[in-house]
Amino acid sequence: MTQKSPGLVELCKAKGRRITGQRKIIADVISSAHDHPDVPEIHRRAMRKDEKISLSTVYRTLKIFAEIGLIEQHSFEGGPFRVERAEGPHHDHLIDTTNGRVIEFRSEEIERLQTEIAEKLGYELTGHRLELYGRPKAK
Amino acid sequence: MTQKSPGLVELCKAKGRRITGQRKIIADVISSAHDHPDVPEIHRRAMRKDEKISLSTVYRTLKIFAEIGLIEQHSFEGGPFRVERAEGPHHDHLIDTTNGRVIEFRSEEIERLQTEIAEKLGYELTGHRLELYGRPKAK
DNA sequence: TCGTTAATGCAAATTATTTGCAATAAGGGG
DNA sequence: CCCCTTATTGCAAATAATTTGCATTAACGA
Repeated sequence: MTQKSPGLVELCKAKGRRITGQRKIIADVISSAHDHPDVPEIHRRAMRKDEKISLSTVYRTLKIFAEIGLIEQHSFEGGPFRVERAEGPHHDHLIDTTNGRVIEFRSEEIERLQTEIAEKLGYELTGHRLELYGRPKAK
Repeated sequence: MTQKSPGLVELCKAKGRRITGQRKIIADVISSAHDHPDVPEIHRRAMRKDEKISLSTVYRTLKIFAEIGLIEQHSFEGGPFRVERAEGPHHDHLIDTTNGRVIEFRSEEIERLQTEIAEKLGYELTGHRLELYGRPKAK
């Protein structure tokens, strides 16, 4: 196990969820991931620790993890869902179109403008998605 | 036919594309749409004018339309592709989570900040996606 | 330790989208 | 205006991603 999965136990218990072996494995895969893997990829990594864990379980588990707030699910440009752990401050993503790499950033100012815009349109902002696509600048 | 499809003929010819009956119909469906329909919906509407137009043709045609710059394809929260005509100034979307309605808006300031952020990260911005999700504010 | 019930594995079902292929139709040339 | 070449279409089958039904298994509070 690469590292502890912070919060799994507490979050599950708080929602009356059982802590199973596969949930521990999946949580661990996610907490030790330094990228934004999609579901099949998470499944592959989980299978390295338990070759009989099923894809359905991964899907179901991720849905639950998203519900209890352990992770966030994003999908970039219509592709499959990608997962990242929901810890640390909120941020948005810049996708490097030359290699698919995802870079995180945050901008207080954009956050503020979003709320402002929604308000102006008569809406209460409940969520948002901001993705930038770009290629490395030749320096 | 509700209205002319501006540009279809010129855009197709410019790319050596043939102008077929089904392309005219699909272009017309799109140009007279005041919402952001997904592909099955476009197919349904197209069938009202030609009951034997096929779903594949709609998919293929939309891909071509996107290539020649007649439309844009978006997908909100991982859902199916939705289509809107690529005319008028660039804008972003606010999705009403209570009914799925899409509201367009634009913000020069956010546009500017995006370019700025990308630049700061060493990237040249090639595209972006900004979606706000919210519910109508009780006044 | 036991019993209740959530969770799992597997296969089948869905949904969105793409593709192979034979039949059809645009549209430039004669 | 007719022909011929070749893009385009329709249809069915193929993919891909994700979900679901159901019988079996395993958590965990009593």
